[in-house]
Formats: sequence, structure tokens, C-alpha cells
Amino acid sequence: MTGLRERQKADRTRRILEAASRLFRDTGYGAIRIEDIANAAEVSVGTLYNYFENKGDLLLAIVSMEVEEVLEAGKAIVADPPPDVGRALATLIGIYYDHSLYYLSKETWRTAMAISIEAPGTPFSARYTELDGMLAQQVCDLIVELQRRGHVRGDIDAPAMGQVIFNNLNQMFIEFVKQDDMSFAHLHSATARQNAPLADLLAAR
Amino acid sequence: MTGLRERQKADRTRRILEAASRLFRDTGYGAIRIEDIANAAEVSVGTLYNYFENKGDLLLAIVSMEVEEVLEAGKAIVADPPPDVGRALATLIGIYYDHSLYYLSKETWRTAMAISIEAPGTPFSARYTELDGMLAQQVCDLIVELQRRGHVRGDIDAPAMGQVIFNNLNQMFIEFVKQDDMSFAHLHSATARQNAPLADLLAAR
DNA sequence: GAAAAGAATTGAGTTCGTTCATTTTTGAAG
DNA sequence: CTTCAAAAATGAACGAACTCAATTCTTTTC
Repeated sequence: MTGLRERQKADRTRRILEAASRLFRDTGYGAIRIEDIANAAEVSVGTLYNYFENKGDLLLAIVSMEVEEVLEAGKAIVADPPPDVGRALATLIGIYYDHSLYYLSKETWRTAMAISIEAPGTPFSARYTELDGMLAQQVCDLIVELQRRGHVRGDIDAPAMGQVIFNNLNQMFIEFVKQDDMSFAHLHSATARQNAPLADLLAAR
Repeated sequence: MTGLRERQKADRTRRILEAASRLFRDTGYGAIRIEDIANAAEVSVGTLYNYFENKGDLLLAIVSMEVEEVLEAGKAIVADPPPDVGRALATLIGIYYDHSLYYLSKETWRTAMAISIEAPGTPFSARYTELDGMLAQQVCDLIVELQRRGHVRGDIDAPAMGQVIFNNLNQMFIEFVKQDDMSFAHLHSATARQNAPLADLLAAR
């Protein structure tokens, strides 16, 4: 049976997440005070801190939900990838990049990534890091799938190469959000150039 | 002529940097208050803010000095690298990694990297980012030098591959500082495994 | 259904980074 | 040496994240 206490808890969590999500999106993480979120969610400041360790952890809870979506979207590519390695990688990475700025601004990404590095022990920071690992795993899975289909050399160390490719796209994404004037097009082309020799290495001849 | 005002300015900068460096090292960035640094440096809080934009920028000024040392140390390797690509990369990366924890703790690195992502516009954040770019350039330089000596294929896109290798080691370093229980040995071996296929790709036959 | 136990909420208080109006110091000009 | 303007230093005040002792609400027990 679902008790009153349990229902109220779930409802408060939802209200806090929705309020924070909307306020962060509309006005930016830095400009919103905890009190603003608490008011909008109709809870007290103290209660908010019963649900989330701190302001940063609340942000990472929101960001994690977005990453979960990206991960889900990536599954389709891994399940049925283009036969060309370069094309397959570009498609998967394209999904990652294109989803990223749909809900979250560069400023929000900067804050989220900064927090995940600075405070890795917090619950949703751990969750975010875990999801990051799952994205890396997905790149590895793509390579393995292409190996299975004979489009990638069988003697390639898929986990190692997948990690390298993921680390590179991750770092490029950091550069991208660090520079407000860097365009999506530039991010895509820079990553494509870097992936070209790697795709060449992977490709079965 | 070097006026009094100029000398006092340089002296205050030095005192602030030395005080902050010592206090951050001894007690950790988070535990030290601006007031503590100001007291130790024998300046007022307001004065400290005339010299550094904020607490984070002061930390990045300190960290940047360490990165400058690493960059300097790397020059020797680029000037006279081992002929084997894998060995050459491992040597250069070894210098980067080994220097890193000599003066600065994992906690300090986490904070510094977080700040450089979150507040990229601050003076010493920009300096730190610039130095990071110079490290990446150094990896590229190493590859070019090995190309020149005939130990790396001439048709390799050195800037692209150098960037990939640097981005990977950078990201691995982030993972390293995020996990307090991750050892140096693990960092080295993971990076070595990832670099193996890349070295293979680069090597002239 | 009353009462006790336990769980969760509350908001005033604390702490610390940062600001800025005022004061002090320095260098230049007469 | 005195005066003046510009530069720099100062620390009290401010704002926002976070805490915690007191209070209120749920659940359980008899």
C-alpha cells in the first residue's frame, strides 16, 4: 500500500525538480536562489535540503535526466549502425551533441560539469558520472557491434578505442561549452577531423 | 626607474600568492577563508580583491605556475624523444602525470579544473586554458618531431592525433582526481592501454 | 480513538565570498 | 615644502548557501 507520507514525498520531489528545472532554464543557475526554488515548489528551504544535498546536486539531478534521454536515443544507432565506421561514429556523436543544447544552455553545462568534477561524491554527481560511463560504454558497444558485422577489424581493442573516442568527444564538448562563441558547426567539424584517422584505424579492409 | 608603488604592488602579489599557496596546500582550498589569506599576506580583504578577481582565480594563478613547470619539463622530451612512438608518448605523459600531484592534491586539482570550466572568462582561468592548449600543442610537436625523424608516418594528421591523445590523457586525469582511491599505477596503465592502438597507427613501418 | 514514537518540515541564524564608500598613500606640479 | 589628483587600501555591510533546534505531521501501538 502507498502511504500518505510516501505520496507526499514523491510529490515534493517532483515539485522541486519541476520548479528548479523551469527557473534554471528561464533565468540561469547562478541567478536563481534556493529560496526562489523553495517558494516555487511550495516547500521550505530546509525541506529542499532534505531532498537534495545542495544546489549543485539538484542541478545534476536535472541534467542526469537529460543524459538518460541521450543514452536512450543512442541505443537505436548501436542496434542498427551505418556500415561505415566513420559514418557510424559521426551519427552517434551527432545524437550526443545535438541533444545536449536542446534543453540545457552552455552556461548550465559548464556549471553541471564543474560540479561533477568538484563534488564527485554527492548522490546525483555519482549518478551523472555513472551515466557518463554508460555513454562511453555505448561507444564501445557500437564498435563491438560493427566488429560483429565485419565492418571493424576483429583485432581492435574495442574498450580502449571506445574510451579514447568518448574521452575525445567529451573533452571537445567541454571546449565547446567553455567558449560561448564556438558554433555547433565548428564542434562537429573539429571532432570529425579527429575521428577520421581513428575510423581509418578501425576500418576492416 | 622602479617606483615605490610598483615595488609594493609586486611584493603584495608575491605575499598573497605565497600565503594562499601554503594555506591551500596545508588545509585545503575549501577550508581556507579569504580572510585567512589576507591576514597571512598582511593585506586587507579588499586589497586581495584588487589583485585577484575572486578566490577561484587566485587558485588558478597558483595552479598555472605548476602547469608552466610541467610544460617546461616536457620540452626536453620533445627535443630528444625516444624513437619508439609508444615509448615517446608514455615518457611525455609520464612527466605530465608525475608532476601533477607533486605540489597539488587531488582535491585542489578538482577545484581548479571545475573553476576553469565554470568561469572560463576570469584572467587566470584564461591563462590556465591557454597553458592547457600549449600542453596539447606539445603533444602535437612531439608527433611532428617523430615524423621529421622518420619514426611516425608522414601522412598522419599530427594536429588531429595530438589533440586526440591529449584530450584522452586529460580526461583520464579528470577521472583520476575524481576518484580518491584511484592509484597512479592504474592511471598509467589505463592510459598506456588506450595509447597502444594509437601508437600502432602512428608508427612508421 | 488516544497517546507515544518517529519522521519530516520549518525558518531564523550562521558563515563566508564579495562589494563599495571612505580613508590613506603615492607621485607630480608649482 | 606644500598642494593636489590619482591610485590603492581598507573593513563594515550585503547576499546567498546551508544548518539545526524547535515544531508539526504520520504512523503505530494498545
